[in-house]
Amino acid sequence: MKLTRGGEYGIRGMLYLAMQPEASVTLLSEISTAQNISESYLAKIFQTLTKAGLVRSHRGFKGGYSLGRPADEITVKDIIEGIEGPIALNHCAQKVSNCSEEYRCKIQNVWKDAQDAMVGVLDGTTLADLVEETAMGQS
Amino acid sequence: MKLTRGGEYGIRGMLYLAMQPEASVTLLSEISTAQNISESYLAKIFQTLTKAGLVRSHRGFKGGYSLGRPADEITVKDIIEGIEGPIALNHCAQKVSNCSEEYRCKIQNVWKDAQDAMVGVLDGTTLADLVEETAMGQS
DNA sequence: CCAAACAGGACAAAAACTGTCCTCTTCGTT
DNA sequence: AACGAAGAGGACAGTTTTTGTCCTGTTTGG
Repeated sequence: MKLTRGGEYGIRGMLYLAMQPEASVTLLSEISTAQNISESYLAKIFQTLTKAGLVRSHRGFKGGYSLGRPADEITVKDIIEGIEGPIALNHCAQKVSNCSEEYRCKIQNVWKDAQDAMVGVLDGTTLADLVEETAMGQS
Repeated sequence: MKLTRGGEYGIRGMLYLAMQPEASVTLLSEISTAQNISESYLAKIFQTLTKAGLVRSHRGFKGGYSLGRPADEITVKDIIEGIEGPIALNHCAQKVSNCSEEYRCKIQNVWKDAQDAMVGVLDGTTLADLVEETAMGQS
């Protein structure tokens, strides 16, 4: 019932990207240093984020990473699911539930409702929101 | 970001108890058979539930388990936390957060909000609700 | 006193998480 | 064209968590 460290790293890394000047490319080593995250592990996470299209990678000399979409079109839910896969509080709450038809599990609705409530928050918060929040806190 | 199988077993087991005649004592073996759960594993879970006061154990001959409180005073959240410990989406969302003061994490609020939304649902649903739901479904 | 039934600890297999390392590919610079 | 910076990707390993099993002890009604 908790976010993995990988998921947290991904969000922190992407938030760092979102705070950089637009259209800039940032070194992975800079991100890992700034966020105090193991570089080799963060590399793995960013590879996953790249495949999910949330981040754009630039290989070779002067390479690095930039956001794959505008910051206000990337939600916290996007990032978590990009790294950890679809959110499912338990198997009963999955999109394609494997609860047998005959066994109409009474608890199923609770998982669905709880999950929807949580996902609603995560999907309603974008990287842009988080950056803005920071700016407001500083003013 | 998901419920453990142990948590699910605990809820299914307690829901079974809640559907028994009031003040009756039910054999662990009956619960495990009815719910198709390994008896020795379920034993461990019920030991935990007993220590949490959610279930009352009756040792010795003619022993078994009964609910520790009325079914309408036991929430799904109670059971999950009884088995898995306090719900914390991540360390930032814990009661006593270990996020350092200086590092005012912008994401902290998101975890808090998402967790509160989820826990709200789990804490708003009692075993009695689930039993009732079943009865309504059958009518 | 006996046998049923829970309590609790030790142990272990499996899975997931967290991380490292090495090689390959890409690409700007010179 | 060659070099070196930097991401891609696979293999591997340590740790933790989960998911159990098993054995011995303790309680208690009959």
